[in-house]
Amino acid sequence: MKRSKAETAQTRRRILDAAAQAFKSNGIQGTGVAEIMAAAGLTHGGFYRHFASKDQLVAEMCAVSMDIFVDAAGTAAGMSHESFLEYIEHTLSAEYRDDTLGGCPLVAMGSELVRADAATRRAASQGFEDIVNVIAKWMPFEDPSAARVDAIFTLVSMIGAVTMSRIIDNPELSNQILDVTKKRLASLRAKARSAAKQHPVSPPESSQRRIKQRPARPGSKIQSKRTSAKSANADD
Amino acid sequence: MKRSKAETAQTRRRILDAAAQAFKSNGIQGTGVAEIMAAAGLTHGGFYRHFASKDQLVAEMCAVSMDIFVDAAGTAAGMSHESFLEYIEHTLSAEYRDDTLGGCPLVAMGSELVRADAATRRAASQGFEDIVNVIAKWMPFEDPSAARVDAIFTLVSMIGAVTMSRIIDNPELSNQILDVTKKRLASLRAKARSAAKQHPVSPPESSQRRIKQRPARPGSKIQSKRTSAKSANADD
DNA sequence: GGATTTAGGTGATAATAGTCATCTAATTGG
DNA sequence: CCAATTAGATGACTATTATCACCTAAATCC
Repeated sequence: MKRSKAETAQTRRRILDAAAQAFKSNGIQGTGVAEIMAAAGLTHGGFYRHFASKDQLVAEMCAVSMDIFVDAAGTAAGMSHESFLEYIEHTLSAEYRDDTLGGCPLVAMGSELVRADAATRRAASQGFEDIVNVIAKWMPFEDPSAARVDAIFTLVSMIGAVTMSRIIDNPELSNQILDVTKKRLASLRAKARSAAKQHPVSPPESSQRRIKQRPARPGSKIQSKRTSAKSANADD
Repeated sequence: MKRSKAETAQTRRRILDAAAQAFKSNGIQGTGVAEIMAAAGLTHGGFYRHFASKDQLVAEMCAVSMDIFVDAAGTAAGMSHESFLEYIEHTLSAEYRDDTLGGCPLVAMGSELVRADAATRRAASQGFEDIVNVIAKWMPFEDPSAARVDAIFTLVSMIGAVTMSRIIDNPELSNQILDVTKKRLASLRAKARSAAKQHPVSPPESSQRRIKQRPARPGSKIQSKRTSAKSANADD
């Protein structure tokens, strides 16, 4: 039977949340539409009242899931070295590694996203950009492009580290991967900080950018303004 | 009809190679047994004369494919800074990113390997260890565990970078990811080298370890001696 | 060289996949 | 308050899936 508008929106959201969990823990190809609907407390038939296809669900799930992740990072993001350490400490922790339901979609379904359709890759790419911009706020460079460079490297290292730590069946090595990455990234930022101290710089606000911008609700279309990635190389 | 022993072994190898290519380009769950057999020039029925299940094929494919990758890295691995630069230059190149058929299984199917069975994860873990040991040969530390730390960080960063560069739909950003990672890893090793120069050290041969050791042919059982990963933290 | 073994083809199995038609009851628009 | 709309359930349809039984012809073993 028909449901109220509020209920419908709630249901749609419930499907998206169930999809996010299922996709992250069982993979995209490993999760059926019926399974997701059941997890949302529904039967399989009603699915197509909310989404035109599984692919569309995947794309929207990716957008929503990335947004959640970006927001979480964004609220944690201060300027301080300590808040940065807290962030990598959290993201590169054993608990985070073992939490296969939550966490970043780029980690949980990275190699599947490579083969995803255009809308899904767009959402994933936008999410990546967004996280880079959040992390760049931590990087104490006068030059925004230098901060961006360090942010990109920090993010890809974290993604690689968590992914590998989940694969490795030797707990000691798995832990060591997280440990090593934590320490190296911490010292990377510390180095940037001490360099910044020697050349007293303009307030770090200057390196602030758009943190996240996506149409408040992708509805049934995922489209985000393409952000032209400046290929700025600030390096040694 | 029955085939000669040599032919049978050749066929088995052909299936493994076809599986490697198919899994890398379409994912594990995205590739059917029939599809692999067809790519090997066979029909689907004969599959179970060679492998007990798809899972077993996946595990062996992972072992073989990792071995190939490790061997390729191993022959390239000299002590010189230049050969290290060549290696990351190659692995973090646009051509390597766009070659979805070849390359490292950890990149091509990373998030799927997380959910793979024990034998497959074992093969992947062993492969990871092997590559770490190859890369560690490049790291000019007196302390083997320090070399290992840098090798681990280098490897996970590369894996994360190539994976993400394959997802990102913005070519400029995708290239920048590779670029940034290349430069940061090069300077990481350069720093280690200059540090090593200041404290003249014992010959780097001392940091050499077992490069790769797996039963020459896993046959129908993947088992590799577990290498206890020393959780050595040589860091700043 | 005859008996046995077996690689691989053919075909069938049962399960699961994504998608859609149809029905219903209730909400919404007027 | 009646008519039009529609959220969701039921059930079906078609592909595709992993797996296996069976057959055949050739290689291997004694």
